[in-house]
Amino acid sequence: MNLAVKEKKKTAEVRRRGSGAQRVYEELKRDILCLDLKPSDLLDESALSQKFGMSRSPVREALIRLSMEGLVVTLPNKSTLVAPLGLEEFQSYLDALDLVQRVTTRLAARLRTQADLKAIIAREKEYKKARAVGNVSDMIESNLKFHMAISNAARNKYLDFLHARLLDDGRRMLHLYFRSFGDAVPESTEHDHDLIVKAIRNQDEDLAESHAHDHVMGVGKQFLGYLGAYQLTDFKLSV
Amino acid sequence: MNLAVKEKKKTAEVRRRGSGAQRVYEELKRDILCLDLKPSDLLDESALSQKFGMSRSPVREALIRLSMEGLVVTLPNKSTLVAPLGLEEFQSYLDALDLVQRVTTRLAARLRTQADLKAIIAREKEYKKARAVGNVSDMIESNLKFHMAISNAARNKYLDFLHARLLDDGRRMLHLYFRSFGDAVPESTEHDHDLIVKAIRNQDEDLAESHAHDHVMGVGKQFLGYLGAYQLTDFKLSV
DNA sequence: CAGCTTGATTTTGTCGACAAACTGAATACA
DNA sequence: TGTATTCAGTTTGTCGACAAAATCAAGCTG
Repeated sequence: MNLAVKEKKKTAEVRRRGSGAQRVYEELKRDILCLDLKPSDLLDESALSQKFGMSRSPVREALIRLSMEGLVVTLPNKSTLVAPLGLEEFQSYLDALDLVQRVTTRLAARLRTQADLKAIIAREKEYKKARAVGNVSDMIESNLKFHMAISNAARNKYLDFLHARLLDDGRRMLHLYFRSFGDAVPESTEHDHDLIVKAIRNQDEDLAESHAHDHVMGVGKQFLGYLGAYQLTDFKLSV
Repeated sequence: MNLAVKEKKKTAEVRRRGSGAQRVYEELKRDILCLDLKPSDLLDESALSQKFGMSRSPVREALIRLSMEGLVVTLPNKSTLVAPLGLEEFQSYLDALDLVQRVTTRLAARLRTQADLKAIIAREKEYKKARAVGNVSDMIESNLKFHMAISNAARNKYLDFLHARLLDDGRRMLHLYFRSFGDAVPESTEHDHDLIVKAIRNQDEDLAESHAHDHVMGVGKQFLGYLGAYQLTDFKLSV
């Protein structure tokens, strides 16, 4: 009895070897992407190692990985901080995202298997459910999964990687964007998703690409409008 | 006298703080990309730290960064090895590279400044010189710089990053490819480059994109032919 | 009073050590 | 003979400590 309890406690305390850096990495990444850690926030290694209850080595490893993803910026011998949001480059971002999503959606329409389709539809339903409940974080999460499910169906490792990078990069902007609506997120996104799914199901490449393009442009346009209003509220665009 | 020598020696020995990991990172990356370190080669942290004359920490940092770039693969608690060359996915790679180069070349034709043009032409000349001398490494280096100069002119940070990633990923294949010719690399590459530069100079977007496409397809086709012959020679395609 | 220097404090980069996880060979057993 | 097990030897993941570099305040000089 006592022994069993002790052992359980031990497995809870003593993390498995190698999980330390991984945990810090995932947790920090999550916090950064959902804006719990704000752009330009300072990340102190000692403070973090204390917070996570481990030495600086795994924390350091996590920060290095995050810096390679562009989510934190490391000033040598000085400090590392959460990467500033480069909203000045939003137009460039949209261009790149449009390009990649158009081609992945087209390829998905061409190559999708039945299993791919099933996965995509499942993500779509998750999104609808999250929106119905009004859970912004879940909406963003399932929205990303929806689009990644599409690029998975495109069967191109390189495009898939690029797509994932772009979606991660845009995640923080998406949080700003969705929050701007409060609890009443427009249903245009769902409508777009429906059209894309239908085109992929029917394997209509041209239509799929076209809907993907419209989707990106629609979201981008709304966000740009939002940005215009946001800038008036004295938001620090760059640091 | 003796003191001066001693001091100089000291500055040579004692690297500047922060340069350690950077040096290992750059050197390993260079060796991996030019195939001095062969795919699936084992990278031992202790051995590397001994070779570079420093502790394991900076070596470890370098390996983490390389793993985030996909140049090494880390098997947790086991070992890390040079990333295997995924030649099975060469077709996917070509598709992605074609996409990115077409759009960056098009944008470059649209947005290039005089300075951009100058930089691009300078890289082109470097390439010609390297080919004339028959220096394969320099050819690859300047070829990459040539294409990066174009995507720099496209003024899109995201596309530029994706492009750089793809070119790095393809660098090792390019080494195989160029080496297959021995000292007599075909001049089709130069011709392609000439056409691209002309189109960019004339700001003819359609032509620029078209030439970029032809260039990628041409190199891809030749490489695929080479691969066919290579596979016959019992090369381990994947590991 | 402005600007530079000095010195104390903080934070990072590097080091050496240790324990956990894996490897592989030698041994025991069916 | 073939399979499982134990026990060494590596190699990695994590730790605590220290020195270099930056930060910042106080003091000095003109």
